[in-house]
Amino acid sequence: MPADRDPIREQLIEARRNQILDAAASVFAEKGYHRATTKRIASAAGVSEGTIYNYFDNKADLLIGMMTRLAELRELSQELEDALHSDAREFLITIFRDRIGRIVQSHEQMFQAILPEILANPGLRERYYQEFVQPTAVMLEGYIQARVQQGDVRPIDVSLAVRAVQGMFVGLLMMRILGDGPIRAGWDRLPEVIGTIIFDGLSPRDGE
Amino acid sequence: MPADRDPIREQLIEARRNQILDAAASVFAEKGYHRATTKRIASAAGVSEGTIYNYFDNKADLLIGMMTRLAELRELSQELEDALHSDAREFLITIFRDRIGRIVQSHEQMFQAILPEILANPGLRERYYQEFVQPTAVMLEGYIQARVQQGDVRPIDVSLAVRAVQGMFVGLLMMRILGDGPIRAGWDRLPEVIGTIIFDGLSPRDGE
Amino acid sequence: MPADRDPIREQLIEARRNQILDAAASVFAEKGYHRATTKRIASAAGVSEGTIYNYFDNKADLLIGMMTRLAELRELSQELEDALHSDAREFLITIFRDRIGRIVQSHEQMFQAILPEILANPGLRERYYQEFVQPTAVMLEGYIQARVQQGDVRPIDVSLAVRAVQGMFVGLLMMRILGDGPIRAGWDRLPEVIGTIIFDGLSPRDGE
Amino acid sequence: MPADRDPIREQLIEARRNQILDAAASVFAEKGYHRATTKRIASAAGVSEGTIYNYFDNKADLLIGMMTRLAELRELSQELEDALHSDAREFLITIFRDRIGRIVQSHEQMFQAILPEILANPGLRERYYQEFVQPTAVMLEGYIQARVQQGDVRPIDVSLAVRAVQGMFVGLLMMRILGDGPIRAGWDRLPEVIGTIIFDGLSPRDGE
DNA sequence: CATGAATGAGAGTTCATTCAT
DNA sequence: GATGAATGAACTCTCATTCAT
Repeated sequence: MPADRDPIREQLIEARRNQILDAAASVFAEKGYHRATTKRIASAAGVSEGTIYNYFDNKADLLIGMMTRLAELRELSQELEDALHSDAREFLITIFRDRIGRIVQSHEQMFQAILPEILANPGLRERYYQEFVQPTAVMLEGYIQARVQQGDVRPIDVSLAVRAVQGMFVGLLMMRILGDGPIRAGWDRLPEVIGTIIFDGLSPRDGE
Repeated sequence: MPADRDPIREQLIEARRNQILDAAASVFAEKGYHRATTKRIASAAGVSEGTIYNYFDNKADLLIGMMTRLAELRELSQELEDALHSDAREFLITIFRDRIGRIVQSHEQMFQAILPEILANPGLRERYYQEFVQPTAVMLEGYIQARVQQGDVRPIDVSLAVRAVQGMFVGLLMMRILGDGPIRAGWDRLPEVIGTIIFDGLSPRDGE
Repeated sequence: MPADRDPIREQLIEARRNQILDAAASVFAEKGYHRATTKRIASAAGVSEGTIYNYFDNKADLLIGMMTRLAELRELSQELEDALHSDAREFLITIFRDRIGRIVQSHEQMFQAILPEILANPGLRERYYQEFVQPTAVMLEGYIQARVQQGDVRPIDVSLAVRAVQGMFVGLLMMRILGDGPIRAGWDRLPEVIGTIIFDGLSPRDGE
Repeated sequence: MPADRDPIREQLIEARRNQILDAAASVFAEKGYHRATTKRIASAAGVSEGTIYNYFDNKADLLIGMMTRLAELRELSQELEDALHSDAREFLITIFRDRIGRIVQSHEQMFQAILPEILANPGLRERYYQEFVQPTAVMLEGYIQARVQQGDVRPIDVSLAVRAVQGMFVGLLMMRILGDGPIRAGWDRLPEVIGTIIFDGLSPRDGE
């Protein structure tokens, strides 16, 4: 009996898991989690229904698997660390352009698959909040607070301001999912616009 | 045989419909649309399962009913018309404080009930976008565009800026639903914070 | 909303439960619990599969329902109380002829349905032992012990003797289920034979 | 190409078969035949699922394999032949102490594995009855009948009496399986008690 | 109009069995 | 011979919907 550490086998297993997760994301995104049948997912993945259950405990575990994959993405980018030392505007724009925006773009299906169910399912909601939203909020709060003390950011209710910014990100994702044309078309120009709004505001400065 | 126009009967029917819709919103919000059973909704409404079907065609029709009720809310406030003639910042703050924010607060259950399903259900998604998001975007675009020409708003990609603002609103709603403490606690102070961010930006103006 | 105490409704519910339990006992007895499908039970009961679940939580609950019905049978007969005051041989013969034997005969299907699963299922096994076997053993031990002290019963290991007698009963039931011809044919004469064996033994007494 | 008669190979095959049967008996006894998965049996046997099918046609064949092994046990003891010529009481006690009782004790798992399924499965039921119960009954009937004619055994309905005795044996096995403490603790003393009951009866003889 | 028992299509899940390696 | 991933038929159970009362 070969150890679980057989690297080739492990890779095959990982590949099969991803193949199934991709299919599930596609079907979930198209029809919603509940209207997506395991039969359909299986056929989209090119495997039998039974095979799904060799890799995942149950249908809900597919969602967990997607969240885990997204969580892994977060760890990958080093850019964020560098950005932390740049000024606030650069930081935010970089976050969006190189991380959130790009991840959303390339994993849109996954977000579209997960997000509605996160909102609808109390257990998932809690988990998502604790795992993604809350830590990000705390991190941003610390960052902005420091900038406020350095005079780089206007004195403001940091906690709420951070939520407004986070909300804007999440809301833009939602509007993408809703199929809004201008957002999809202008996605690459969004970081600039967002940066301008958040840091300079819509009101023209004196002299502008 | 009383005419369909019997006003008392009509009121009774309307009351019964609302009673059922409120129960449905409560159960949908708690468990999500798909996990909510008609049996549970009926018992929450204090009627039998059969009665629901005297007032709604099917379960999905309950969602439609909720969306219709929200659409009616939109028409009610006259404040908006007045706000259109005030300056941009007042307009936005008023919109949020007196309309979106208040409606969200008092109908949170309904939003929590509808929103996930809107994201998950292609048909509903389209409908919601056409009925709510798109018109609001167009209206805001026109409004902001005019302000830009008057020099009250910085020249900017209006279309994207409007999406960013809309997104912020919808994102804040999502974060409420996710149960974020600071947002719930500071909801009343949000209009000010949002106004400051959107119009003045986070960067301190010269002299501040 | 009529109270749960509507006696007519309650009777209908009870009747439907019994109708389903009878069908289940029949199918379980014929094919064994696991090979019996809910589809088959439903059609045997003349109802739809869904209806079964309006009356029982799940398939296993059908077994529980049968055990409960058997437990109720135990309470019904007053004869046992009277028998307690007769002499030991009469007592045993009466128990078998008027209770065990008769119940087995008229509810054989139920026993055949339950028994194998009781042996196979640890949870049910424990429950059946605690609920039926153990109390009977304790009761018999007390009874026989008293007879021993009165000199009506030979000094003997009461605990084991009681088990041997109980075992004989349960074993005869098993042999009925196995389809043994002589037992089925001679069921009515069994009490006498058992009585003779247990009290007089096979060895002829002196002078016989 | 080694002949099928290669004795070493045959021994290996036999050993592997027994290894699998033991594992199967253990899992069947613990969870019941139907709840026992081939995966679990394989892991208990330390082989892969596929290997099971190199030695047995299918899952049911494992039960047949166990019955065959028990049937082989029957042939092994010569003691029985000797016992046939001793007196009836010695015969019975010997049968129990040296055969049934001992076999049950050392192969309890196997009985626990098989018995419930024998009761539940019509095909197995028939087979077990024809192969074990019926022949034993016939043999005992002949034996007891002879003793009756010699005056060693009280005139009685031999057929039913034999069933009662057989039933007692089988019933005691069942009560072991049910987990009864006194039976397990007093198993070694059971032959004496059974002998006393069956031959002398519970009623004290004159003078005792 | 109100009721709620009955329905049955359809879902998720299990697991004995196969077979390419 | 041994392996264990893949299979898919078959099962239990759910629940929106209907309709006789």
